[in-house]
Amino acid sequence: MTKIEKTLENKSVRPTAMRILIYKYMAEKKIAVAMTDIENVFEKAERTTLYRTLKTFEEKGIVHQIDDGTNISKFALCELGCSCELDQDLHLHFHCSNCNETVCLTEHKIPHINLPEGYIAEEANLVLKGICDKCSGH
Amino acid sequence: MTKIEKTLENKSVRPTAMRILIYKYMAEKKIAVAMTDIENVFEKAERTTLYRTLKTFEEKGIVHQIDDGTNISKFALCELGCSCELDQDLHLHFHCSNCNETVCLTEHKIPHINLPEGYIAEEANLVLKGICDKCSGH
DNA sequence: TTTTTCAATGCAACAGAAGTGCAATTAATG
DNA sequence: CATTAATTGCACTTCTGTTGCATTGAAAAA
Repeated sequence: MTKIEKTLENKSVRPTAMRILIYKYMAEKKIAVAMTDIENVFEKAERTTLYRTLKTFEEKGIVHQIDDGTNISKFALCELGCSCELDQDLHLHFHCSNCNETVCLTEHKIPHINLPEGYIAEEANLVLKGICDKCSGH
Repeated sequence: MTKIEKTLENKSVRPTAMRILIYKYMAEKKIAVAMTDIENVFEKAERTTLYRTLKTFEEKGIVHQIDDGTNISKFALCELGCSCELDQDLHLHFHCSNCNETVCLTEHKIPHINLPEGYIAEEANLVLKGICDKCSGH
């Protein structure tokens, strides 16, 4: 049993071939992936399966969904310490308007915000847009 | 000439009947509105017109588009001091998961984030999710 | 005032993302 | 092996957003 299979089982997700492949793909790619990316890579597979796989992954805390403002949902593997399963995923994301890639800045946490009376924050989503390190050239 | 007409002209937008109505609607509603909201209110009007009106408003700095993570674009009138026309709209938004409404917290600015070497931030979007003051009951 | 011109609107069709119901297949369990 | 449940494949639908083109309407020029 591979490491990936173990990871999936630990999260009570049956390690099927499809799921292992998708997990592997996401692990290799360092950036957040969109559905279309995955579709292009796994052309033989059904779109629905891919959707449902990602949904399952998300529900089980294997990936987290990222809304980077492009109106296209992206997904990234949760890392150790990623607390998105608690609806408290506080790291921020960076979307490069040049290469159109979105990365997790896991080491950068969202600062605490003092809300007005009566507001109760449960989740936070912070996306910075601009030019990433690869595109800025240093 | 009404105040709304003047506002539109100041932003070099021709104050047509449709545009005045949409502006009025958004001014009365305090929260951010979705396309579907506007469609439901102005059933006689074409969906395309509404889209294009909002796009024009956005380009001219009359409204700003909000991505609150629901995958449905929302719009809110820019207020005095709202600098979204500079692509630097730094106030944050709150989305209530109970009533599903999104409000601008214009007085709450997004804190500065120190990015890793090579990253250049040009825009920022911060959305907090949770329970709003009306739904929390105090 | 009439004509010209251009912006605004209406209409139709399209594209892409996402979700659903159901059948077929596959894997786990007794 | 048989039963059961989960997974996947297929077809279809919905919803958001966009585009091209014809038509209308309003402002500016003749």
